[in-house]
Amino acid sequence: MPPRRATTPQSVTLRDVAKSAGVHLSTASRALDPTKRHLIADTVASKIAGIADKLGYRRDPIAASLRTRRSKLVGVIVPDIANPVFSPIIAAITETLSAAGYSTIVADGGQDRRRQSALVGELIARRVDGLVLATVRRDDPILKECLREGLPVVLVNRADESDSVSSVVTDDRAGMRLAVEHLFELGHRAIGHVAGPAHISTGYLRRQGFEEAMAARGLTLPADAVVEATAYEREAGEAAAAELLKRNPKLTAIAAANDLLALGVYRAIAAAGLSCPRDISVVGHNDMPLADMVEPPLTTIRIGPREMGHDAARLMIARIQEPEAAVKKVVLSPSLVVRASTARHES
Amino acid sequence: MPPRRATTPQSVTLRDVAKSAGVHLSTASRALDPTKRHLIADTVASKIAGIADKLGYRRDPIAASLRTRRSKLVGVIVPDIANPVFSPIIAAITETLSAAGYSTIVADGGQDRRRQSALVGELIARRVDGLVLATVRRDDPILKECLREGLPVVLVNRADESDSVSSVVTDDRAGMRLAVEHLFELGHRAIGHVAGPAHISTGYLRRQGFEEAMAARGLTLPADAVVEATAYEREAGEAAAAELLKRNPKLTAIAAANDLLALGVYRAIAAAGLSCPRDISVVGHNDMPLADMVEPPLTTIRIGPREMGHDAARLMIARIQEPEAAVKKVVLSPSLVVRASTARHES
DNA sequence: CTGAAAGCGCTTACAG
DNA sequence: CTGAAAGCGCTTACAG
Repeated sequence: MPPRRATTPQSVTLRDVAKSAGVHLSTASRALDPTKRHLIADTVASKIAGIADKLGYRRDPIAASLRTRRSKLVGVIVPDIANPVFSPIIAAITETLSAAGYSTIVADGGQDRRRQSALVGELIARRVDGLVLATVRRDDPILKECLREGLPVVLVNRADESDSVSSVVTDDRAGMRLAVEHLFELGHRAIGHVAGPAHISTGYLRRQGFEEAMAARGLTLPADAVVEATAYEREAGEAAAAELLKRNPKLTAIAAANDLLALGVYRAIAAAGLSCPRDISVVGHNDMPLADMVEPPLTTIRIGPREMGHDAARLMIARIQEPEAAVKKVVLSPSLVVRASTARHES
Repeated sequence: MPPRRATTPQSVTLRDVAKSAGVHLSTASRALDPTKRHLIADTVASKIAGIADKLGYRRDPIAASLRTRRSKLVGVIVPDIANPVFSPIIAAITETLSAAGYSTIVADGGQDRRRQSALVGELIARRVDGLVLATVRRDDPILKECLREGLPVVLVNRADESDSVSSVVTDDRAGMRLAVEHLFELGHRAIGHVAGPAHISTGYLRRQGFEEAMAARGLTLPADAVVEATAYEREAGEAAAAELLKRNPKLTAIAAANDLLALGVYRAIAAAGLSCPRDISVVGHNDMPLADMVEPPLTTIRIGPREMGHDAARLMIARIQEPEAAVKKVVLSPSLVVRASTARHES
């Protein structure tokens, strides 16, 4: 039963336009392509444009794709579309790309490697001109896959370890330094860290930043002061924080590797019969939407997601236009946003 | 400068498979199409499949699309990708669709009608097999556009007024009744409503539900007890609530048309030097992600977004498979989730 | 059960 | 500046 659209109006093709204008198909094609229009006599070109308009002609991108092997389509894969951090990043990517004539197709890659790999394959099959990835691990086989296909790739928010791919991230180490410095200045000395997964650059680097900042202040770091969450999810943050508190009853502050984890920390604090920030101060990371509306409003590190998205899109456009261009790594500076989840510690 | 991928390996086509198997192109095509495979001798078919596998053949969906005018692609347009309500809806749609072999392309339609219209045109040009819309107004010209094209459409969360399109929504009136009843039982009598935009079904129907529920309890509704927000955004909710409080200083409770508006109401309450729920109780609508983490944790109406997404996807699949099938309107039952933003009112 | 052929709607070397 | 022709990779009536 081939599902046939009963009423589909036979849409107008280039052939129709050409015939109606009394020119050859190829002339019509050129006249309607901004980059080729100069090849055609001005009067002819504008006549063709007028007729195309009148007939309601729209170029068939599928047919064009088949011929050119390009699509004016860029894929964006995020690890979790439900994570609010990605909303502004996606929005910014879409805006910039669309201004340059590219459509965006965003997909949720999830945690599963096989699913991600299948998704990439699917997008490649659909001839995307490039892929923006917010999913990669520090050492991710998917990248090799893309590079093998010769597909332009730019990484956003998370980077990989190789130097083979452009990326835009914030300075994760610096972000954690900001967090620790802030806590230190409030008088905290016993500070713990709920880390993100070590196989993701943000988890790895923020943990490094934490340890460096602690060392810089001469604070000893008990072996138990860091617990790694299994994923960037609230539940994982709660579990990790519960463990952290059990091991370190003296903790007066916790820096979390991201905001969702920080919300899990809130839970663990409450479950332990403690209160934030009275007993324990908490700093998040990312300043995701609604971070200001939770209780207590979350002190966190702002990463400029819109700028990140814009830059990623710009890198992508550059890369598509000039595939041999040098790899470019953009690192944005994070900033501290102080709200109510951190308080002075009187010892 | 046609951007050419320097290293693209000439990918293996159907022709390669056929040649390698010593059969005709068309035979290979049939053997590799599950719905046509029975036409081919079993031994031949499995030989072809084996070879396709070994060669790493992947069907080119672009070429197939051009020929069949179908794409196995479904578009999903949401009004605001940053609104957390849509995350689980999108995720559920994607899951169900993908299980049925369809890919999803999600796009942010924004508020602008022209942009939405362009987006729809773009997706149609890309030959999507159907469109799931979470953007429509009660009387939306875009629907006519889609119907004219013969494109399967299903509406999710918001419905239109005509009976020409399938949809899955929650019972918006019932939801507001739940909210008002809850407040009534807590002792509230002076209840206001921050309504959603009246041109959207949820705004319109929830307001009706509010007014009906108030009437059912014999509560008089001063003309000033409802203020309509200009959009489903926090800022708009704050502005509307500020207006509401100014006009009705005696209010002890506010039912908001959705959670984002409710968060705006929180702000307006604080700005007025009042406290929720001590002075004013607030009920939201949707139970979006993080609604439990705001302060105070939001009492709200749960709409079952995942079920909504699944149902929408199922309707879409049915419609694609059987375009003449009857229009179906699914209405899910909402439920009340009591948290801490509502409290007993002692008068 | 299999093959030969047409054609989906474009773009782009190649000629002139 | 314009035309004629080939071809992107598939699917599917039409034959046999």
